[in-house]
Amino acid sequence: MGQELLSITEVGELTGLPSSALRYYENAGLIGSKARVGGRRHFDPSVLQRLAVIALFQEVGFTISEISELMGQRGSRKRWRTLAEGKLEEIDTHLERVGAARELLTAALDCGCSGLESCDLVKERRGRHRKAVQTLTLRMGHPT
Amino acid sequence: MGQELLSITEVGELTGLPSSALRYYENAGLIGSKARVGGRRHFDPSVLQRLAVIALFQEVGFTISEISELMGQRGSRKRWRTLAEGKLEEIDTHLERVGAARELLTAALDCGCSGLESCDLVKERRGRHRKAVQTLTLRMGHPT
DNA sequence: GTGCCAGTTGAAGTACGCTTCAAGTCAAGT
DNA sequence: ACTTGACTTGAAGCGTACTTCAACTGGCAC
Repeated sequence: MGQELLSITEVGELTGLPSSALRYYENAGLIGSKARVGGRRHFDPSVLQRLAVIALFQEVGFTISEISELMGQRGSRKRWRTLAEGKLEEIDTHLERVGAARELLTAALDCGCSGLESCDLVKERRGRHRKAVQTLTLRMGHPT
Repeated sequence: MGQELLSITEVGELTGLPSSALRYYENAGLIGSKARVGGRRHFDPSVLQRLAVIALFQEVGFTISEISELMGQRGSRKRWRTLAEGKLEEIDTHLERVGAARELLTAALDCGCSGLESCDLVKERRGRHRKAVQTLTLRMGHPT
């Protein structure tokens, strides 16, 4: 065991991320910078897990700097907890809304109408999947 | 009944969207443009539902042009179905991944560690919530 | 020691989704 | 007639997340 370190290209190949993105992440403080050999980056394999988590949080809609706050080394235990709890709430709200979007889409597909606009929004006001849309409209009035 | 039309400011107030965004949406073909009075836009109230749906799809991660495709008037029944079905799959994948992010966060919060990086990624390799991270890493190799 | 190639840097460029700005218009109030 | 105020337009600007580019470097092959 010892220096099973990865070059930036290897990390790129293993994660699907272009090296430019990896350099960008390093600059943003998301992944580790140390361990240069002849000026070149050599990554610890653990960066793969870290990048997987980063990708996940990005998909949830967190910005790079939010992820940096959440995963960064510069943070007290308390700060991290507060942040994470906040994020958890955001995720739950997000999940609800994505669920609503899903319902809307499935309802529209089930009803066989010729498109969302002719189905849920303007034309169809009598029955069917009207409920879903109502819910959505209500929710817009109560922003996060 | 008749002209219960809304000004751009009214639509803005009702939806929480700035009028600049509404103009932008109109330009992008997402909402109706007609019905000008003295050069000014007058919106049918149905635009509120439409905007709610737009907001929803945006949150799911669809771009303006994707939403335009999905909700636009320029589309055959078949095209709309294909698109919607594709989107549905995307939503399901997304829901899975967001769920994974949620699990990761709750696991990390439960374990009481001082941050994600000291918990899931590098340091903690023996038990706990390692499973979640493994799953994530695997998924990275199989992009959408 | 000369190339070559993978990698490095900082700076500029890109796409998306708006926002901001300058300049103008329209209808109503005084 | 003149001001006010809500609205219009096109164009430029902005933040995020990268990508692309030009110029350079460090180690290995020959």
